[in-house]
Amino acid sequence: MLLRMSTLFLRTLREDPVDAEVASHKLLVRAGYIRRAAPGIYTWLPLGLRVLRRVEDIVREEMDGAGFQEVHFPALLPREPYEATNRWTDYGDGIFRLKDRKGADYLLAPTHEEMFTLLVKDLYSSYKDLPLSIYQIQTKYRDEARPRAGLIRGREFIMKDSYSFDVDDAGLERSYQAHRDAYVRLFDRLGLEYVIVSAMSGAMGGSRSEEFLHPSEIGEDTFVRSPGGYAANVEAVTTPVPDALPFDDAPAAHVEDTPDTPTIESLVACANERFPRADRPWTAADTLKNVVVTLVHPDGTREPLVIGLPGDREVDAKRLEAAVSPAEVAAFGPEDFAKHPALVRGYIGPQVLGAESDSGIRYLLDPRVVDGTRWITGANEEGRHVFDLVKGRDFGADGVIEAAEVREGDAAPDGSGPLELARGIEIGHIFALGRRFAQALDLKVLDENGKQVVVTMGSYGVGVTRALAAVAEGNHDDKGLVWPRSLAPADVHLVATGKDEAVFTEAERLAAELGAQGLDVLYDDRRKVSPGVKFKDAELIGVPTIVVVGKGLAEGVVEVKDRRSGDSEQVPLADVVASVVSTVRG
RNA sequence: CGGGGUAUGGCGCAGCUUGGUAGCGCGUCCGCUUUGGGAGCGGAAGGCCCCCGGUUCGAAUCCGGGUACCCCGACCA
Repeated sequence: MLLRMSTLFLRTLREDPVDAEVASHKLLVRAGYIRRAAPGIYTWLPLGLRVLRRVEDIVREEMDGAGFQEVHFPALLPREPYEATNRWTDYGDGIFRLKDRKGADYLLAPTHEEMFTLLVKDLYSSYKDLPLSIYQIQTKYRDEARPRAGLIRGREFIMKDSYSFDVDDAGLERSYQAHRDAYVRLFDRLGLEYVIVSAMSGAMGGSRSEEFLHPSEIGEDTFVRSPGGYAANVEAVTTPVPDALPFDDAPAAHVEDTPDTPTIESLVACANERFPRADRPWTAADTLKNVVVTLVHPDGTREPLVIGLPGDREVDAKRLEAAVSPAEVAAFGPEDFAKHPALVRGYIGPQVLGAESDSGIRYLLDPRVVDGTRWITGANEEGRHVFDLVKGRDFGADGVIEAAEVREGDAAPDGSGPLELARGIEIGHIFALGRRFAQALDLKVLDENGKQVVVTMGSYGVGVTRALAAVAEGNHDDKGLVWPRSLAPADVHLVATGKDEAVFTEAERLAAELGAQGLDVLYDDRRKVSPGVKFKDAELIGVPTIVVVGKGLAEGVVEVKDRRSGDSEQVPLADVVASVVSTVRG
């Protein structure tokens, strides 16, 4: 395959596009791979399309190699299947909806669980047909509130989604593992560094879920990892529970006046001033903070919930949401306080809380608040706090909740060391869905006893366009992109410089010979473009091997440059083809 | 949905404060020169200055109201 720069549909830009923030976005636009068509929606130019095809091919090869079969659904779908699983409403503003001329509702699919499930239901009805894994590579649409970072979060994007169908849990586990293994191979081939983290199954209501994250500062997902190999999405991190403490000799709880101390900070200052400890100052960690929120249950009912946690920690909204799912969290406003007089704003204490208490308000504790721990906390009266309130002696709770923020240095739950916080781009997600969709859409097969059983499913996604952007994000320098060989738009970028006709004659010959060896050649055959421009363009475009035919020709050599390292060598004309072929083939 | 910002040739920007022939750099086209690091000189094309309304003899500029886009946050199986 020979691409001539003189005719290639390409315009490189000297300056960064003003709307781009992250490197992959800036460079993919500058180097002429993509153009913005609308917010979060991109047009693919020839170079970009070549890279995209290579990513898709690798994904396809790994899926096919694992025995999964490719199908293709429409992107434009009717409302009914999504109605059956409640997702027509659950998705809210997150999907693009449209009507046909008769007024019937359609949507641009954000994902295809329903369609896959219905297709299998349509065709299969026996346990003998299973297990089955099928996949597609399809354009998906989500009306993101805020698209950002170019291809990384768009409103139109390409995703590979697979679905597995099994009769029992053991089968699902095997299918899940098969996908996990395929993803490992696939991301290795893409040259993408990744971390596999456990993830919360969340609203999808499954049993097991892991995310493949590409570590990157511009990633939108926060995850943790420990030196001993623990890794988890921040929502899925569990807190190691400390041992209970003895409290036989603990002083009795006592209520003290702490005027004007509605915040932890003011409380700690007041405690140190009026009730100083002999051994050390009070800190926020000595206080028990009680945060009240409103839970909105799926049926619409609202319930107050109080969460007790050490005063030096904040509630992490994402962890809280994940912990209370499928309920949603809303603010507890002044009007809510008015409805619940037991809750004194700024002075909430556990003594009046709990499902069994007079207030009936549910109270959940951070796992660190174990029996025997002593706290300064609200006395449920304006301007007063209680000291030496002992968990297990003076108060209890309705349960524990993982809602506190995770901090750098916190212990990993499996004892594998202190946690490090990092950011990542979610490039893959594997998910043991269970029977939710099969149940809702009535996908059953006859088992070997002739009984109807609900099929159990898994869903598995790879963000194809996002993975491409992640590769660009992780493979560039200040001059431009630096593609791994597996994805580059060409194997070699051949540059002819100079005005001597012999240069072009020789370059033409080289281009033809390299092509004959099966290499994809991007050939800069532009006549009136200065060498500087050609070099800059080559570096920007990022083909890993650059061959320059120019002034060395008089001595019978051409220059072979490695884009990534910048190293170059002069290679005798006669050896160039063999040398480049061996470099490219590795 | 909150906060901040921006809308002017293909791209990046100035002009707006203080109304009076719409500019600069890059890119594009023509000619000559140049050919190993985004070339030089000369010429040229290309603008509902986001939209609607108002003030004014006259609005890119002032006033009112919209809309769109970008960034931060919230949201995001």
